[in-house]
Amino acid sequence: MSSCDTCVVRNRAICSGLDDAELVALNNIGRRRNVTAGEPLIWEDDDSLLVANVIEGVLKLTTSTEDGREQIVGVAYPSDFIGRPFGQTSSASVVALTDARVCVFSRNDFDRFARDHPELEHKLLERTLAELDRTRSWMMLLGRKNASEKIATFLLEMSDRLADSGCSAAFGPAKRFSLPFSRQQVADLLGLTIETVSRQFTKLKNDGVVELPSRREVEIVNRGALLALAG
Amino acid sequence: MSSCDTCVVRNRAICSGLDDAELVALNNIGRRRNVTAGEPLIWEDDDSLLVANVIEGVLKLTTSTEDGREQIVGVAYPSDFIGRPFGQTSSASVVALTDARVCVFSRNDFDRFARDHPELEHKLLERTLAELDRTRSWMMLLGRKNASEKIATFLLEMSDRLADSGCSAAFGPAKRFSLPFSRQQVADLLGLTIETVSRQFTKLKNDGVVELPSRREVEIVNRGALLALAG
DNA sequence: TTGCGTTTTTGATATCGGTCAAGGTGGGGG
DNA sequence: CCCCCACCTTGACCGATATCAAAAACGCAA
Repeated sequence: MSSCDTCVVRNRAICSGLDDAELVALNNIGRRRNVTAGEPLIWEDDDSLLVANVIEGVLKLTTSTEDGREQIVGVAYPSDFIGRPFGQTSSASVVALTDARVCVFSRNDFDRFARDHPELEHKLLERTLAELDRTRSWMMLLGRKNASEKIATFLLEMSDRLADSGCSAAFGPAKRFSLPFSRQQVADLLGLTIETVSRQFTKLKNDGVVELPSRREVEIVNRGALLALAG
Repeated sequence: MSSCDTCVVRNRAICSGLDDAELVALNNIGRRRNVTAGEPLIWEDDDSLLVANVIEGVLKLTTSTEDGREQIVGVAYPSDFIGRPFGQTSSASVVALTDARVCVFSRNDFDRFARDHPELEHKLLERTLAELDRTRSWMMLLGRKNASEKIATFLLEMSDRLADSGCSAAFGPAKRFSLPFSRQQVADLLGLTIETVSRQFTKLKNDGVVELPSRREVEIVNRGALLALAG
């Protein structure tokens, strides 16, 4: 096992509570793939390549209307599973936001492995339930929050999910971080236009709530104000 | 086994593909509860009452902001599971839209049962994944569709989910059906106000796309037009 | 460094849907 | 049978956000 694998396993074990031995076994039936920022993950590679495990990087799951409107319906971080096990087709397409490494499985391989490892399937269920919860609270945001509430909620979520090094949650929310999203992608995540996102960022900066050292960098100056705005 | 149980099992077996024997066994460790329309399902009944299986009726899952804005984040139909197995707390509250019968389980009972029946847990995973897919396509609606697209999508989804008798999907979409939602609830589902919902309904009626024989009744006159509007 | 293409910001204006307000409607209980 | 109350519809108006347009900032490569 390379040091890289060790890192992956450790990272996942810490972040997700998944069992080391099973993960190593799972790793062995998958194929590594590198994806560069902006590149889509093609599912129809061979017969049916349906499931993947994120090792490093951030990817977006999106759905689009025919006329080009896009909505980001999920974001996959290291240790997250993406795709749709057990035969059904997934409606979302997957694109890397940063350079990423993933471990991909054919539908058949993954299915068989999961059947043989109920404990893994149980973990997968727990994670899917957690993802469903996150998705539902995002529905609240999309349906009922206004632009400034959306931006504040987004920045708080980012500061919880991202940190300077690896496994953020253990060290509390990040005060300063680098967004994996362009302004347009933030808009697609929040159901806004790029112009509205830009104006809200500018307003938060002018109000002294955040600093924006560069386009992708954010520093939260007044977390209390953000929490109040997020509602 | 009473005729009622038979009905339940048959209904679920047809609709969801769940296995008869396991469902009967599961039924035996749960407690039946009747809920009248408008009544909430209280989770903290005894120690931790966290999971339920809908037998009959329709229920809504909602989240709310402190200032009273509400978003419906899910709708549970017969054979659906609601609640949050395996310890985590669910953020959504559950209220019956129609008179309903559910089968409730304590967290511990359900957890233990699921551990002993990997096949059931597998089914639960499949359903949770399907629910996640539905939820994600609803995010697209909330974030990127306008009022008339939302209403058209909603009516089509209702016609797919509801039919005059039991298990709709097998008989194709319903042309005429009875909404389990008030206008306000439709608004909470679509991220609109009640006034906007009302105006859009009126417009569809005036355009000859639907008939509205009464407040809760809908007849789809021109399904093609609805499909075009839904985008 | 300079130049160019892309992304972001800023400004002006339009519009969709929200808000406020005033009837209308229907169904259940007295 | 009628009344009342909750629910729904309609109208007038307003404001937040989208749209359209242009300038500015950034990043990369020559």
